[in-house]
Amino acid sequence: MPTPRSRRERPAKPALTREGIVDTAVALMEEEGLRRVTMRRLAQALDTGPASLYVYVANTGELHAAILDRLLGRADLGVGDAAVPWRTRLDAVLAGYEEILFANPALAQSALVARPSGPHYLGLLDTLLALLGEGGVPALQAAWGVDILLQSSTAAAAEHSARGEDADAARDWDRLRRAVAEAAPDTHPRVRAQAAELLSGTPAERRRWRVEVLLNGILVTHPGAA
Amino acid sequence: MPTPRSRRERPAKPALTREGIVDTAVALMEEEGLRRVTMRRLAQALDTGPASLYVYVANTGELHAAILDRLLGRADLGVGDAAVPWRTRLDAVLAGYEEILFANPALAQSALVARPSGPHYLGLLDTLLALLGEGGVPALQAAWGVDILLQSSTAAAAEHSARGEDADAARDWDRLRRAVAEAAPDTHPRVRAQAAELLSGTPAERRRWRVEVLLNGILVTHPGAA
DNA sequence: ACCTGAACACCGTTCAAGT
DNA sequence: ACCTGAACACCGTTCAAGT
Repeated sequence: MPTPRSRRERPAKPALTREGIVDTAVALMEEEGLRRVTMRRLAQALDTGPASLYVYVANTGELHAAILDRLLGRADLGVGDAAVPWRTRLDAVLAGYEEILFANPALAQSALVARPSGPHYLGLLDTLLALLGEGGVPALQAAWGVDILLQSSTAAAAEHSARGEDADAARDWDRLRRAVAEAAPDTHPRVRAQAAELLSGTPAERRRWRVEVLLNGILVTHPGAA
Repeated sequence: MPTPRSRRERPAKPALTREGIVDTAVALMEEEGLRRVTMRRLAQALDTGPASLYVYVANTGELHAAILDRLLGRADLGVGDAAVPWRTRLDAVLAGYEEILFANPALAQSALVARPSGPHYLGLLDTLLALLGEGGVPALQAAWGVDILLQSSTAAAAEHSARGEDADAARDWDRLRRAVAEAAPDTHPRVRAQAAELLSGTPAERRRWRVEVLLNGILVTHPGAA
């Protein structure tokens, strides 16, 4: 089926839509990483100029948010099997969310500043509210709790995943580890004394503890009490 | 005192040092914001070419970390007056840390990925360890707790301060608020039902609750228990 | 009315070549 | 040995001018 009235012999250039743009962005990201998903490269992949994208996407941040929402849609982060304890399921949902962000640290950085507002992100909120509700967390604590749970996971992903991918970030992290290990006893006595504890634990152990801390804190902390 | 053998009549160009570079960077940031503190502009302010900076600073991330460490040094985030309850003092230290980052959201974003490792950041770790110790938090919980406290404050600053400064980020946040407020009862029933709670609370109330949640969680959660 | 070429105003980082 | 000019390889966003 030849394109009618096409001026070039190139393959049919599909009409631009927001959906199409985001799909192409996700594909590009999976091939080359988010850092390479720039407005210019994305336009190139869509066989148009960068200016054209601004008809459908307000800016880079909004594009990133749209990408994340699309990825969340794929992941199916539902409430899970009621036979499994709610804490375990909630942990799994957060782990699924983090997994997406770990695969693309730059996306986590973006998500922290420009929160997605798409249907799948709302779905994630809904799932977390359901699980906290099931755990007997009062409505207000649950609502505020969802916020800090997601913030914590997003931050952990932004921080942690950079370690593996970005060589510069890895060096910065190593610098901190060494600074802690070699802290002077006279100026930083507690850091020195607790250096082993500060540097201990696998990422998985730290993660598990972090989620437990948040859930326990959310459960026992009544807003307005302080 | 004329510069000896100077080829130009310009004011004496001070020799480049890491200290001098970071000082100039802080000054430039306070005048124009971190976004404008680029390697090129910083070099210009130091009357040299961008390449020269790379003799003293490995990359932009390291520069940002050095800036933050310098700002922490100014802030004097000590353990405070022993007459005041430790929780109150710990809250104040975190507030001081957040205040620095709130004034420059981009710095918070950087700090999440490239943690500073300078003496003043170590000082902050030391202070937090001291306060948690004073509160009777066991050593391992304190060490891991410092990590999530700082991560949470950094993330909050990165997220929140963007709302005020960046017009784009503010719009994204508004989009999320509206999406929550208008959530469809059939697809996102809990978001709909708890929309009021999700959107409630002042930033200060949310912040206070967040710190309480973390402290309570850190106090009651034993690593390895889960 | 819709789309976009071309321009504006920048970036970080490297390295060969200078002093 | 130390420093840096100039280049490489890019950016996001806007808007006047086209169809």
